[in-house]
Amino acid sequence: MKTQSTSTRDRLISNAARLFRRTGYHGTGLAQVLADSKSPKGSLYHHFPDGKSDLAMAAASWVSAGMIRIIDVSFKDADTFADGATTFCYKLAKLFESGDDWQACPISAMLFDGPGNDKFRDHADQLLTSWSAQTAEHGRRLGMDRAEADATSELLLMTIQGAWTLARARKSADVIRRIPVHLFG
Amino acid sequence: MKTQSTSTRDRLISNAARLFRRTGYHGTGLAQVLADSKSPKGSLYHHFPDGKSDLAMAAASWVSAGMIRIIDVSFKDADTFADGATTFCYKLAKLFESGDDWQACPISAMLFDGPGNDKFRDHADQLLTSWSAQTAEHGRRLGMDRAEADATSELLLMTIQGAWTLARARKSADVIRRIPVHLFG
DNA sequence: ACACGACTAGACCAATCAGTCTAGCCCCGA
DNA sequence: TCGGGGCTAGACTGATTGGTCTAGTCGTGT
Repeated sequence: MKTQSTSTRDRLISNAARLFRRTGYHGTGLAQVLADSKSPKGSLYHHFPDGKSDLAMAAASWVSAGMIRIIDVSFKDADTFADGATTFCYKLAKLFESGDDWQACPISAMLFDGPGNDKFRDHADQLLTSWSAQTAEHGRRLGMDRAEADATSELLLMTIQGAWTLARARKSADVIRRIPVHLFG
Repeated sequence: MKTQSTSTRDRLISNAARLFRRTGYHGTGLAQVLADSKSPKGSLYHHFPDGKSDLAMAAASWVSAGMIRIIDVSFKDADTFADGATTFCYKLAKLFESGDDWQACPISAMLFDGPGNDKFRDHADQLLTSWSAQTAEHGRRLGMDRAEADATSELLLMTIQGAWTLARARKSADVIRRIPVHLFG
């Protein structure tokens, strides 16, 4: 009971994620998501009863899961935290360049919703925190104490976040690759 | 010939900047800008013939000028770069908390336009670069060589950029205040 | 063979979007 | 006092928005 249904659902999520990264939440129309996914409107509202916001939440979660995977892969074979962080940044730079357009950070795009919408904000907060927590876990595994792991992970992730924005403005991922040099000398 | 006209123009710019920060470029309707500015549509298209995009460019420049001013004030009486950077971060944290809503970084909000729109992206790039250049100048004045000043300024500003995003997700400016501790120990 | 739920399909809607246009106000120089 | 340009004022338009609704298809369990 799933080959067709999950396929449509997944197509909606991945296309929505891609479009939200490119033009933001408000800048992306459902018509475009539908067209790219080759799905009718009825399917969208079947899989995501709350419509656009529902879809955006799912897209953010989907992107976040991919990011967690990248973190794990980057740190898995690293001997030091700095090594893992360097691999992580290089993978992100590659990811940044992979699209034919210069995308925004997947999560920050979602933060641009109305101020009253705490549902979005809370979700984004939770996802960003999970990235930091996952990175910190690798830090502890590589010999840091909890406080140092938390602080370093937070610094790394916020720097990446900012570098991604700069990279978008400059149309160049160089600034992302330079992060490890900046932070770990 | 300006008391009225510049007043209307300024009201449009400042209100547009505030709304773009809150809900982004696409998420802000001209109707709301007009209502908050208590100006009719005709005035907007008189002062900004190209409409919304024109207004956004002006709003970004206006915000950027304010940011340059904050940088100068923060570093003016500082004995070391770290001192100036600390003051800068504390001022920004205060600014972040000053609104009744949690705003986005002024410039990054503008990056969310269509991928083909290089006019926006180039302008944002130029403004962000001017912040970095201004900060680097203070660094050199405080004894850094050019390379160190450039690198440190870039790191500081990209960290602030990312911290601002995190702060928005968390509804707390603490992470902005923690930057100097992270970077300068 | 039948029915039922999951899903697809797209017509349709009110609201809102950015942008255009004409009318008129108001001030200032002649 | 008249004329004209800078500016205000808002009605209006066509396109697009997110969302609703009904009809119908398809697969499956009975």
